[in-house]
Amino acid sequence: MSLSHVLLGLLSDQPRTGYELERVMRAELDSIWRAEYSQIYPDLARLRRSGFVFLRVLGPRRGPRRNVYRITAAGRRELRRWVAGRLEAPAAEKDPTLARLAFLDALDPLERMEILLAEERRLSDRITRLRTASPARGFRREARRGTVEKLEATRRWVRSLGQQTARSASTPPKKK
Amino acid sequence: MSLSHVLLGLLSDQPRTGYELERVMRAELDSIWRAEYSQIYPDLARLRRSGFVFLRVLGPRRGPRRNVYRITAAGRRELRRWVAGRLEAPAAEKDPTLARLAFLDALDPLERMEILLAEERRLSDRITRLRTASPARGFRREARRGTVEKLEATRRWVRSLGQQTARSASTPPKKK
DNA sequence: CGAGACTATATCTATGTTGATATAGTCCTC
DNA sequence: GAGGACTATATCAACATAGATATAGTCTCG
Repeated sequence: MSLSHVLLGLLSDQPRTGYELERVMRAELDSIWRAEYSQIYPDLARLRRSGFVFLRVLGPRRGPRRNVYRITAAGRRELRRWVAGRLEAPAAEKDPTLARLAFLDALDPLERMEILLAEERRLSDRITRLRTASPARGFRREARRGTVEKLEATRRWVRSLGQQTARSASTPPKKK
Repeated sequence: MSLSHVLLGLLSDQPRTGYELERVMRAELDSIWRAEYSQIYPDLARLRRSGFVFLRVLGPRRGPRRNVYRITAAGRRELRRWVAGRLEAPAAEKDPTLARLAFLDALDPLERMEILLAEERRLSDRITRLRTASPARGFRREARRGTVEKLEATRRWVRSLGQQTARSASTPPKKK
């Protein structure tokens, strides 16, 4: 269960509210991990029951009352266990983009080129957005660099597929 | 919902049973998409209700009776819509490895090196396994190449982190 | 002072996903 | 012919995730 650990990781910086956690995840961990409030709030409650965080209710600075969560010593221990990789299931990785393109045979060659170009644009957009996003610190910054490099690898791959496709479309399609 | 479409994609080759679908996913789409039987069987039933596949029950060749699913014309249309990217939510991507390493600050510098080396080994193993796995055809083969390139990008990233870490561990740690 | 943006928490429903377990026939090997 | 590996389907419970919606106070700007 990575979400709980990601939350612990973010709380190890400083205490935060559920709302802030969502914002930081979106800002600093995009394409690595994110979650909806509907997952964050119950998860914080669970972390609290496990004694990994504790809650302090503050009067509102702005808006409603603020439930500020703070990590405990046990929480830090748990975080370290996770980071050290001594827990953690294999966590089946999935890639919707690669999954879709794996079935590109389903389209006729003319359409393929179009899809590949669209995909390349989409990847470029994501890369630019990541690069221009608000900077993070320490290993969180490095992790974002890792994401960018992954996306660039995928973009190179898409591009090479596009070139192959273009070649096979221009040469007379010799029926095999 | 990608699983249904992946199943349609695999059925667009040839009719298969749920069992075979699981095997092919594991063999050809590892690290791209996979699912347990408990997800595949209900999903096939749903695809059937939607008219995207139909079912033929065969006597057992070996083992129990075989429920062989075959894609319909409507199923192929749906597959093409998906591949062309005209459906599809943004599908939040997640990366458990990057997520964990983003919080490497939680460990003391001595431990970091160890974790990074372990991670690099793990990535190398996965890459070798993918490369030596049974070959796929067409774009499915390309997709696997794409996976390998993503993993290699991550491995390069881990390696560069390791070098940084080594440098900062050997130089006298000037407290900032 | 009213509109709209922002901060916040909370909850519901539906769907996706994992892991475990039950059942059972067939084939191979010793 | 007994045991074990393999083929197959099926279902359960638990948990993860997405998306939508309700509520409400505060701040800013005109």
